[in-house]
Amino acid sequence: ASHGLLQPQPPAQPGPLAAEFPWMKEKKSSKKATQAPSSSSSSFPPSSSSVPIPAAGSPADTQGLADSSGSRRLRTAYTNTQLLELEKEFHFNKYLCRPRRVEIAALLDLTERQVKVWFQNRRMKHKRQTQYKDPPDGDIAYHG
Amino acid sequence: VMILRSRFLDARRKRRNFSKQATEVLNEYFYSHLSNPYPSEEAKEELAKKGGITVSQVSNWFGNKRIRYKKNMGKFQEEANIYAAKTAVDATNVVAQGNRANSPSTP
DNA sequence: TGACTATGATTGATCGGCCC
DNA sequence: TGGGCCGATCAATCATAGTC
Repeated sequence: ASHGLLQPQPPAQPGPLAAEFPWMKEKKSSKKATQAPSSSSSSFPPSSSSVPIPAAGSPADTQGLADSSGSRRLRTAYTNTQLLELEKEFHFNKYLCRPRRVEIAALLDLTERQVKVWFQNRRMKHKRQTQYKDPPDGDIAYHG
Repeated sequence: VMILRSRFLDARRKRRNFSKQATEVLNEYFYSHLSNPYPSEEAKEELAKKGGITVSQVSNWFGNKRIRYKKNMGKFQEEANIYAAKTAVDATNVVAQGNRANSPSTP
């Protein structure tokens, strides 16, 4: 897949429609564990009208692991029990050591990766919440 | 009962739409940088200040806007034209993202 | 008043860069 | 070279606000 630097037709004028810039295309979908594309058809033609129906594959995967065909990640809905345990653990340790991570993953039936990512995201959230003094219960005056 | 969705930490309740001023500022930036609608931290801060919202809200707005825009560009066509005419700063040559300058209209 | 749409926030998961 | 972390982002989803 040669994507290098493609030159998106700049809008230039308020013509029929704005151009398609790189960011408007797919991104985080296939990168790791990607088997050889075997010279598949190149990028979809710029011909509009046809909506790229996201043929939803069968998420038979119980763990939400991305298969080798660049399937889109599917958002796993953690159960309250899992979230509660994770929060509890986070309260004690903001960072997990490997052994503990293995323990928790097994206990909550999650993968180590999921536990790791959860803590990563949780730390970011914690940072956001403590970064700005005002708690989220402030009533900002709105004028207009 | 599968009401497992009972988020004990739902803060997204009681949200308010942004003021017209905020929406205006955000859209102006978005459409005048349509080739690369990724404001820098500094730009986000300025947008937040101008719109009277937080930097996080600016980030949320851009995240939602980008996704929703590319998901259905046609739906935003009209809006795009409106703001395109409103702002002259097109980014026909925005090469790298290292663009430090913000304020779209600097005299 | 209820159905439907618009929109801000949350969050599981990924990407690239950095460090060790 | 491999693994973890950070910061930013994506993308799906939630829940409410607004429109008809």
